[in-house]
This record gives sequence, C-alpha cells and structure tokens, in this order.
Amino acid sequence: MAGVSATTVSKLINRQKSFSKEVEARIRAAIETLDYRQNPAARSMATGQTRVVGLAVQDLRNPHFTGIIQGASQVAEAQGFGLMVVDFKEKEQNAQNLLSTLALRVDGIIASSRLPEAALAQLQASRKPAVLFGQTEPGQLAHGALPSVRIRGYQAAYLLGKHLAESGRHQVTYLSYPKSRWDHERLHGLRESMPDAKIKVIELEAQTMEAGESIAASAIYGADGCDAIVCYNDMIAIGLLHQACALGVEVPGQIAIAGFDNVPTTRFMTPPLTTVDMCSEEQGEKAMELLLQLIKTGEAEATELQLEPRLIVRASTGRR
Amino acid sequence: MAGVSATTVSKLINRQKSFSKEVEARIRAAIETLDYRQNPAARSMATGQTRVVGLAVQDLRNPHFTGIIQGASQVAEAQGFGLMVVDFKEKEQNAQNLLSTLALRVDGIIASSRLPEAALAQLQASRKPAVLFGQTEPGQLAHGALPSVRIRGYQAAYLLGKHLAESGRHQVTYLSYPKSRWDHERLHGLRESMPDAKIKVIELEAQTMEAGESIAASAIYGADGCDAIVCYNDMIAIGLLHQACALGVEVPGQIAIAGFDNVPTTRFMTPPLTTVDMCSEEQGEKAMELLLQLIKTGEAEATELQLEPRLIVRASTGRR
DNA sequence: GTGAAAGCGCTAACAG
DNA sequence: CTGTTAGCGCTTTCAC
Repeated sequence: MAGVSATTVSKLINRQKSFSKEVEARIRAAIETLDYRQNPAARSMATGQTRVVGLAVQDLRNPHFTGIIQGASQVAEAQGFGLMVVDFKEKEQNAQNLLSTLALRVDGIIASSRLPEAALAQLQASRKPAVLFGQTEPGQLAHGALPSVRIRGYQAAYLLGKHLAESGRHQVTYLSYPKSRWDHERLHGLRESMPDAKIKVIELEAQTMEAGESIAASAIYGADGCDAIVCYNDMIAIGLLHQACALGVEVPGQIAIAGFDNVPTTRFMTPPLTTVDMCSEEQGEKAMELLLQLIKTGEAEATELQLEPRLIVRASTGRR
Repeated sequence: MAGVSATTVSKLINRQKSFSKEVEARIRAAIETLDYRQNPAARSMATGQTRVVGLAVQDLRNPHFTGIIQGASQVAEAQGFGLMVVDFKEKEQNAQNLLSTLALRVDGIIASSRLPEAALAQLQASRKPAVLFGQTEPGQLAHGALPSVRIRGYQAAYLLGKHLAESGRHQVTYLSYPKSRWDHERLHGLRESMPDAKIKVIELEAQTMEAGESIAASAIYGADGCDAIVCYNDMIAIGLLHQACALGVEVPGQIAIAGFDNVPTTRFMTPPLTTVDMCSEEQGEKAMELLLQLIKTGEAEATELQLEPRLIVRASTGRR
C-alpha cells in the first residue's frame, strides 16, 4: 500500500468525496503500479449491487432477438454494466428456474413480454428492477405494472395489411404462431386493415424457417385463389419464400409474401422480402436505458416507451 | 432459522457431508418455507468462484457466432453456470478492456482465437482458465499454450476448392477479409486444392452481407471469364449472391458462389448456397465442456480438440 | 480530508 | 455428524 487507508481508496474510486491533490496522486500511482482492480464479488456483497444485468430471450437463433441483445449490450457496456444472457427456448419450466437463478446474480432484468405468464408473475413478485420488451397493446398485459418498451403489433400488421390491400390482394393466408402472445394482435391488425379480404389462418407449431418451408405447399395450394401469405415472423417467411420458389410459384406474381421483424437477411432474399421493422436493436437499447435508470435512481421518467413499427416494402409484395 | 447452524446448512447445500435424516429434513423444510437462496456474491467472496463464465465473440450479428453462443449457453446452463456475453466488435481497444473487466467477474473465459494478439496475450497472462475457439492450424497460434477447440480452415477450404475444381471451375475469385487471422488459411487451402485454377484475390474491409453486395459487380466483371467466387464467410456470400441475381448473372450457370460457416439461412437462398459447415454450435459446446472441466478440476484430459469441417454442396455451385 | 471499526452472507478449518 | 471461529475484500457509518 502507498500511504492511505482502504477507506480512502474506496472513496476515491467511487468518486464520493474530494481529496487533496497530493493524496489523490499517490493513490492513483499505487493503483497503476499494483494494477489494482476492485473485486466485484466483494463490492457486491458490501453494496448489494452487482453491476450486471440479465437479459432473457426466447430464441437466440432468431436475428430479431440477436438484434435486441446487440442493442442492450451496447448500452450496458457504455455504462459499465455486464450482461448475462439467457435463452429460455420457449420452455415454461426453464423460464422460471433460469429467471430466478438469474435474478440473484443481477441488479435488474430485461425480459421478453412473451415469457410464460407464471414467469412474468414471478419476475414482478421478485421486486427486482425489470423491464419487458416486445409487442403488447397498452394495458393488455396482465402484469402491466412492469415497465416496458413496447411496439404495437396491431399497428405493424395494420400497415402491412393496408399495403397488401392496396396492391390488390384479397385472399390472404396468415401463418399463425399461436404459442406466442404476440400472435393475436398481428392477426387482428391484418383483419382490420383488410376488411374486404378473405383471411385464412393456418396455425404453426414452430417459428422457424423449417416450419415455413414445410407448410409452404399446403399454404399455397390449400386455399383457392390465395394471393398473399403473411407470416408471423421473418423466419417463417424466409422458409416459405424459399419453398415457394422451389415449387415454381411466382412471387409476387402469383402470391405475395411478407413477414415481421425486418431481420437483416430478408433484404437479400430473391425476391427481397417485404416486412415490418420491429426496431430490434432500438428495443434493446431503450429497454436497457430504462432499466439502468431504474436501477440507478429507483425511479424512471417514463415507465412505458412505445416504438413505431415501420413498413418495409420490398419486391415480394410488388404488384402482379 | 430452524434448529441448526449456518455451517451445517452450507454443508448440506454444497453436498459436502452426510447428515442425519432428521436434520436434513428440518433444514430442507426451513429452506422451503423461507424460500432461501444462497447469495451468490457472498458465496463468491468466500470461495473465490463465481459460477459464471464469459464468452467473447467478434460479432453478435453473425449467426455463426450466435450458434457458438447457443452451444456454449446450453452446456453452461446444464451445469449450473451463468454466461456473460461480450461482443468486441473487431475493435482492438475494446477487446482488452472488456476482457479484463470480464475476467474479474467470471471463473473462466471462452474467446475467439481471432481476438487481437494483445488481448490474447493478456488473457493468457491473466491465468484465468480460458479456452479459445475458432480456426487455427496446430501450432500456428502464437499463444498456443491456451487450450482450444479448433477447426481447420485449411481443410475446409481444401474441400471446397476440390469440389469447385471437379465441377470444372478454373477462374476463381476469393473475397478475402484480411483483418481476420482465419482468412489466410482459407485462401491457402483453396490454392492447394485448385492447382490448375487461376485465383484472384479481392480484399474486403468488412465481413457483412452489405460488403458482399457492394463488391459484387467488380468481383463478377472484374476478371475475365471468372467462373467461381469463394467468400471469406457466408455473410459475404449472401450479399454477393443476392446482388449477382440482381445483376442478372446466372448462378451457378455463369458463376459459382460459395462461403464458409453454414449459417442457417444459406440453405434458403435462391439458389441455396454451397458452404462449409464449421460446426458453430459444436464449437461452443466443446469449448464450454473443456472450460468447465478446466475450472472444476484444474486440469483437462485433452487441451486441444479438433473438429472436422463438412462440405455442404448446394445448388449455387452446381455444374453449369 | 482521512481513518478505525463493523459488517455484508457465505465457507473453511478445526474442534468436539 | 454438528457447531465455533475466522476471515474473503469491500463499503459504510462515525469519529477525528
């Protein structure tokens, strides 16, 4: 040690008081030469804070969620917080256990509003700072008390539906993923934006490219005169589009195809996929900003942020 | 409290000794009713272990790395370890700071062998258990002392080159990403597998779909009779393929296109992309298994694992 | 402006 | 088999 007590060093590091130039210099020098670093575990025990936040998503493999992680990670890093990521893979059980273990290690949690009800309830009960992200209508979520960054699925679907209607599509099939709490709003928005269209719904078990691929034939040929297929998300749409081409179906000539999320690869499909940007990265950023504010100050200015979905029109829904 | 000392509870929880049925029952009951959970920070301070591991990748947005995270996350979770993810975004500075902060919070680190040299050196010097993943030739890495899960880029490229040669391609362009330490081996393997081909190299600044897209025209028209383009990775290949189609170039009729990594979307491109599977998920799994072994036992059976790349032939390199 | 003492919740070493 | 005694490395009163 070079001259002072541990207390003083602690205060300096945590910017708590002011110091004589001389002492400060001496301490900094010592820190430098000893390459001293705080021990986070000890600090945590003393303060009760970990400077780590948790992020729970339902599927690491979906670029939409990767985008959210990216955004959140950026902000956390800038503010000196670590990030623990958990993928609960749509499993009820999983989610609760993972979340409660996670909660012990972090100062706050960002989680998908699509977590199982029970997990959300538990999260709220835990009294840890927590922010939800994802698609919800104001007041719709049972655990509405949790702060959230939301983006309206209804609105997103409405924009898309209107675009399809204007391009002269009337026989629409919606590839639904009913396991998701976000699914219903998308269908709802679609219906209201296309009052003159006939909308058929096919329910999918999975939200993957493979699911879109294997449902393709029956989706395309299953309804007479089907001229548009809207998918629950871009993953499904990518699989569907691919298989449609393989079947020799013309897109958009015969059928228009669209999804949600604006996953980066959609732009590179042939034809490029029309989609609705759900602001993946921004959701992550805003959620993290809100959470950190909550952690630091105990309160947040706004406890609900709403982002606006943006329709991204590409060739897959062009006029025929 | 219900009857015993803290020590006893600690021992029970950590399965250190055996107990009378009666005491065990009483403790379990108390734990249940109090909903008691260990405080990880306190535990960490006492033991010096955090039960968290760190994972550093260079680009969260590339599904190849997402796959690695996925694999690692799976294994960590199964063994009760948390995972902190860090994306150093190819930035030298970033990597060192992030890594040293990370090191304080975790019991061990899995990192890309493509980290900047300085960061690798620091990692090795830190004496934390660490495992590298990625492409390296045996003994090639300067910091070869670090345990690693490797997959031979040379081999991967060799397989691909041989396939191209057999499909009658002779004028090959390699879209190189020289910033990556993995780049050179790929070119090398390509050259040796295609001794009769003329290989032109174009160096890229980025390893993104956009980079592939914007280089497309000059890559395709820049070399007389170019009949195949191999990309440093699938991201570049996806962008290139897309733009090639947009330019009206026939793939594979006029030009064959291929990449590396076997990113999930490659199968869904039109035409589907030929690529080499670099075992993303398995890399993550194996690396985590190795690391956890290292953490728990201090030693590992094998300190170097080698995975075998698999050539995935798809339509983008079909015969013309 | 600086330091001494106490304690955060746990585990480890040693008794009994 | 169970309890006692000491810390782990930091922050936090509260004096000086």
